Amino acid sequence: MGLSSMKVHQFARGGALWGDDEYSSSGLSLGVCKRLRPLNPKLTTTGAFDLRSFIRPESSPIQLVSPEHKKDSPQVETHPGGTRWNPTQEQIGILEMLYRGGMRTPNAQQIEQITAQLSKYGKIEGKNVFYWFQNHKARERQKQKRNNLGLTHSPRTAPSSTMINSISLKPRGEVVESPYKKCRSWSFESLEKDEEDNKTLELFPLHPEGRSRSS
Amino acid sequence: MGLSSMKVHQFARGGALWGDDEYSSSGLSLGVCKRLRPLNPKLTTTGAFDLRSFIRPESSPIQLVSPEHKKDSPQVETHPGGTRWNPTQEQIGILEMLYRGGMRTPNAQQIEQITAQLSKYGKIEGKNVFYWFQNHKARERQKQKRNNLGLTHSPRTAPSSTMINSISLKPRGEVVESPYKKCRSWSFESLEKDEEDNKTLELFPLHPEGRSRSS
DNA sequence: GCAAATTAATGATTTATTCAAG
DNA sequence: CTTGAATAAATCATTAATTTGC
Repeated sequence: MGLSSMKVHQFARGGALWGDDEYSSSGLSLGVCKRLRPLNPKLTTTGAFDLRSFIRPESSPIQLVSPEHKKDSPQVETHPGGTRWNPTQEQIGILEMLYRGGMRTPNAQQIEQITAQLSKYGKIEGKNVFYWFQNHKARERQKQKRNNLGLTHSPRTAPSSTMINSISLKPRGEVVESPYKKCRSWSFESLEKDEEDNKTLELFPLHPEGRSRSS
Repeated sequence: MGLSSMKVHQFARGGALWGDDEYSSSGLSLGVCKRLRPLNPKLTTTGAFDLRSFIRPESSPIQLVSPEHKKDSPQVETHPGGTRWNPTQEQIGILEMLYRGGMRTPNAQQIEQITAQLSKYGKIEGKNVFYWFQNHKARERQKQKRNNLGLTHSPRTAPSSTMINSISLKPRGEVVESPYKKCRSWSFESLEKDEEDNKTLELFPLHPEGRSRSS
């Protein structure tokens, strides 16, 4: 309750772009005036902290990362445009297999292993694996939901029944529930010396293992 | 077309109980059975690919990461339990300042810089900064929504008027909208040699700068 | 005054929705 | 139309405030 004098009202329009201020209002806009310094030399900095160095608007249209980094598989598909992952049949097959096997949200290690395997069949990155599971899970879910609505009225909705036809619903109780520490941890991978340098800067969190569920 | 396409890493999500499906609404006894293996040695492996090595259930109750890594600020608050970030007053102050200055979703570089600054005042990581912005934005939004519902009926809501008192709302023509490529890119930071090793494994995606909105 | 019990804030994840490339 | 990519909303969980009983 200390703050909040902010009064942004939202228009909830469908668009999500955020280069602008997502919910309209607040003409504020970072990244709008291309290089207009925040003419606010007020500097209410706290100690030695300079605000302006952060609010810098977009800097410059950062080039796309140079396609050859250190990681470029030897004989991959080459991916012409290099925009988005285009999975091969083998890759999809394996992923589906894993999914059917019960994998839903692989952790970082698993993702890495999977990626390593799948990269034999074509260019792929960890994020692709990650997103694939996210999307596949979500889409199987909505597909199943549609089906359920279509042909059953009973409020039974036994969790996981109509779904994926080939899986014998396993007992798989196992909600784990061990008192894991969450323990995420991000790190920055050495930002290049030049602050304006827009090469891949890595910032990564890692990700937790289980979610304790005691309350 | 060959230009821009910034490459900033974002964050990884994930990993949780990968047991059953969706909505906890039907409260099917979560957290009851502890440690039941998914007894499903089905293995329909494709070729030389071994499914089981991936579907491994949770492996082992991963300890929390060893509190001393390489990164432990010199004279920070020490963070007793070390579970979740506990921001200091200075940190919050700076973050709010940035927020009021218009920053909403800092990119990796910005996050890194902010983190660097804030770590002077206490232990903090990049993800904390990221999450702070996410949460703060969302909560300001809902707060405002509540307010709007509460006290105005007039559909007037002149866009951008009451808001942020210290910022002269700029004309903001030029909604930029440059055709950046999305270009995320994750990388794995050398997984340790032991596959069972559950030390912090980093997996990081990066995150976009602007969302092109041409359609 | 203080600690256990309760509530309020808010950090951290997950899920749903949206955008856009192919 | 399919689906990879990205974001925002909803949710969970933990810590700090605070209340309460002694």
